[in-house]
Amino acid sequence: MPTLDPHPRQNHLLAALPAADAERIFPQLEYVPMPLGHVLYESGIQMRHIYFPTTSIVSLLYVMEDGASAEIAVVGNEGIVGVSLFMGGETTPSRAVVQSAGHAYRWSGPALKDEFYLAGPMQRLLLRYTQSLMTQMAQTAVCNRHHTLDQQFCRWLLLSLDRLSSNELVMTQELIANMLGVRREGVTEAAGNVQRAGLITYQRGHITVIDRPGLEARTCECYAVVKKELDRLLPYSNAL
Amino acid sequence: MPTLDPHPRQNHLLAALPAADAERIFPQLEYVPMPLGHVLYESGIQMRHIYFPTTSIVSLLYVMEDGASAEIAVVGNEGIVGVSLFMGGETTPSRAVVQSAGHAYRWSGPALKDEFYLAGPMQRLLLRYTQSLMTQMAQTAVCNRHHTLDQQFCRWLLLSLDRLSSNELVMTQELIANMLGVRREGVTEAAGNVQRAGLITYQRGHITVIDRPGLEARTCECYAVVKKELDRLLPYSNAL
DNA sequence: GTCAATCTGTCTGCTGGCGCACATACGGCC
DNA sequence: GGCCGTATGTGCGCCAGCAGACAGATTGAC
Repeated sequence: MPTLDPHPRQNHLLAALPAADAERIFPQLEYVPMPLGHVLYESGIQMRHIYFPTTSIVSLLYVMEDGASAEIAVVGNEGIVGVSLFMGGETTPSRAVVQSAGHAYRWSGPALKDEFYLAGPMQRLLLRYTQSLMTQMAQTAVCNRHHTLDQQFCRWLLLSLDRLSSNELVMTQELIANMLGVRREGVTEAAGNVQRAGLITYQRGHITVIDRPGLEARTCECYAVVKKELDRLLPYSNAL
Repeated sequence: MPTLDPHPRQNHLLAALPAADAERIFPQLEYVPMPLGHVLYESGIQMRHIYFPTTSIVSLLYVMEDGASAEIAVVGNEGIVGVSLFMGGETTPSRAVVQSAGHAYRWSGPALKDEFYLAGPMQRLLLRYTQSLMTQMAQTAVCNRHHTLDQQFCRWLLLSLDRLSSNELVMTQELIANMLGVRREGVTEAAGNVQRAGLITYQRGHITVIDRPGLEARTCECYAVVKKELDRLLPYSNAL
């Protein structure tokens, strides 16, 4: 973690707020732990809060009738969980699960909506982030259609890595398989390939990235598209 | 077509506007033809207008570096093309192509934004539609991951059908393959299967649906999820 | 009516990922 | 230090969809 003291500005959207807005909004936020596996909201169930992750990562998953699942998007300190609160739907047909433990700031739905209708900088940030989230979803669809498991594994790794401030990730192959919507054995093979190529080391749920550029070269264009679009929509300069 | 005279209310979002708002907005709209194959906007290029299809269908496609493509979502008279104009990004990394010829109303970007910031019924409709579009994208990702070409073909057919007021679709297998991001031969086989099952007849670019419930039974859950979510977010009662 | 372009059907490998069944290896706990 | 649960590696047959080549069929233009 870059800072030990928790602060809302560890989330990039909150960090981008002008001082006047921050002064109004920050006191309304509640700092909460995000334990691994915690379900923030369930398909079709109304959510009460919107979450601004700081050190945690959250996966948006769709779980099918037969129990199989697929990740739709991943959210970390660059974004928010719960866009449907201000988009007007209140619920979505997906599930949000903490994929990497940490913390987040949460904001109650009604307070968020009041702020949203002020049509100030916060609204602008929320909508822009939502657009970047759409790009991520779209690219996930494309990637699922056209790219190999090896490429998708690298893309997933990079997306997760970008949302942490470390080059290590705690995650079993079983869980990665759930996210990607593939078999655990498939992940074993992909991870083995990438490890043999010297890009990562994998040890019982601990992935350490050795050669990040190597990973970027090995993945498909989807990673770059998503990252570039996020940077374009929400340039992050004023980090804490 | 249910009505011969073109009218903005043939688009479901415009139809849902209260009279006062309609009076203000409708005069700003321009009725335009949407010829087959017309590109409304290209990846990364700023769009000038937002489109409200009435009798046309538009596909949102992502085109990869190697030229392969995949459909991300499909938009007809239930929605709009160009959400990034009010979401703030101005562009998206995808392409919008007319998949079924017809007409649409278009609205200039600046005028749209003025209306958006009034935070009235139009804003509410636009945001809710955007959320339903996100659901469609997410479900496309899931479907691409888990379901067979047969199922996806049926899903695609039903989604397109819902956006027309006819049980016939003009579309070659080659084009469908582009949309789904699969080989043309794959579509031939899927279409053959569905035809042999007596659900459609296919003749040189003309698909006629015979047994709609049969199609619904043959497709995956993805179709129902998308449709249900659209109905929930934007119940369409006051049709023209 | 003829011809050419376009659209559709089919065949032959081939490969990536699935499903299932095991064989390990690590690592914390008593 | 041994044990057990959890995590990982690997083998096999199988199948959906790919790649490419080609044969028929329909349509529209002349």
